[in-house]
Amino acid sequence: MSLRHALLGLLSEGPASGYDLLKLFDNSLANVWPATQSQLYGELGRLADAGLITVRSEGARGRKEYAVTDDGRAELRHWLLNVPPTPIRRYDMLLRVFFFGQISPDDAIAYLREQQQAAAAEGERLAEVGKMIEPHQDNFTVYGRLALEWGLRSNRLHQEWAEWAIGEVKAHDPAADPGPC
Amino acid sequence: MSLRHALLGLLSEGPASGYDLLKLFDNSLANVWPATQSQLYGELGRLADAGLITVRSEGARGRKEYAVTDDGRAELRHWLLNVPPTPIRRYDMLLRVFFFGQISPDDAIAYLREQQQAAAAEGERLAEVGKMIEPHQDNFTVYGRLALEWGLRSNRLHQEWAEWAIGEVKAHDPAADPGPC
DNA sequence: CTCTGACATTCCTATAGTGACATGTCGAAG
DNA sequence: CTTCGACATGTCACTATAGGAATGTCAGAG
Repeated sequence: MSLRHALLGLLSEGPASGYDLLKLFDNSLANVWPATQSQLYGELGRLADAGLITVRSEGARGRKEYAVTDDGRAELRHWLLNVPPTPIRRYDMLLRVFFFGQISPDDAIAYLREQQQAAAAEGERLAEVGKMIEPHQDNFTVYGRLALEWGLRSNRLHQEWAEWAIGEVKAHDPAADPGPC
Repeated sequence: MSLRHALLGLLSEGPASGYDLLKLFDNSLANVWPATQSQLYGELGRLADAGLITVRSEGARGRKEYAVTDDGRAELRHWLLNVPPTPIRRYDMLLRVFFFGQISPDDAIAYLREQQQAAAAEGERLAEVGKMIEPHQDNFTVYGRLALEWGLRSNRLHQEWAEWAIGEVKAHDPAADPGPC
């Protein structure tokens, strides 16, 4: 239920409407916790029911501006400090690796190269994001930068691992793809 | 729907019952794609309905031994080579980082240290797994080792990033936790 | 004044995953 | 011969997420 706390976190920086939150989400948190509009509005309703946020005012076009309550702030704090993060468990890219025995070493190597390139592309995207957020100095960007750095490092890891794995596959089947030697 | 293909992959190495597969799963694939027994049996039924696997024999205690069909093998191959892996998007550990502004720098640093320790513990667990699989030489272990290496590297990344992030938080708020200097 | 695009919310269906529960068989130890 | 643990399959209720459809309001451009 991290969406709940993501919303509490966003609202902790100041009141906003569902629409505002959706944009904030896409601009900042989407890289670590994407959410759709339907999820977001649903969760806002539930948060309001639970008393963790309140409708502080209703504006034009049915706009409801939500603000976090003291209970909400406490809940956010509790989640931040006392709820252990859920580890990442599923990664179907690695699942595929287990079944390399079902394809030829050449195909396996091609797969790994693709992964490497995909990681490189993603790395560039993240570097762009880094440039975009450069000027701002609010809390989100200061700490968001930590998350961004994780992404960049994770990306390099991906590329280096693929490189290494290609070597391993070749070592295991020396006939495969001797490359342009 | 990776579970589907995980099962096809396992069955490609040889026929097995749901019970067998459950154990295989926990011993090899659980680290990259965990599944519960209820999911597994449900998926086996659906795979059989779709003609991707067949019940090759029924044994004692209602045991059904499944084997992959040609269609199943083709589907596995297609998934391996032509379906782009789904990127990892959600990581609530990083989501929390965005909200560090809501807690004190000291608390943030304590959080990061915990993450570092958790990663270290997980790293040791993976190293154990590595020792356990050492002797075998079947396809799964040969290629599973590639996945294991990813885990080990990912783990080191986690620790190093946490180290770095602690430094960043200190730099951003020099008053916090000057440490035993 | 009318149209368009941004603003704003709500509802719907489908799929995946979790965890507990229900049901039963068989072999071996006592 | 009984009971216990491993073997074995299945169902159920619940939650999370995805993704899209339906509905409507308001401000500003022309």
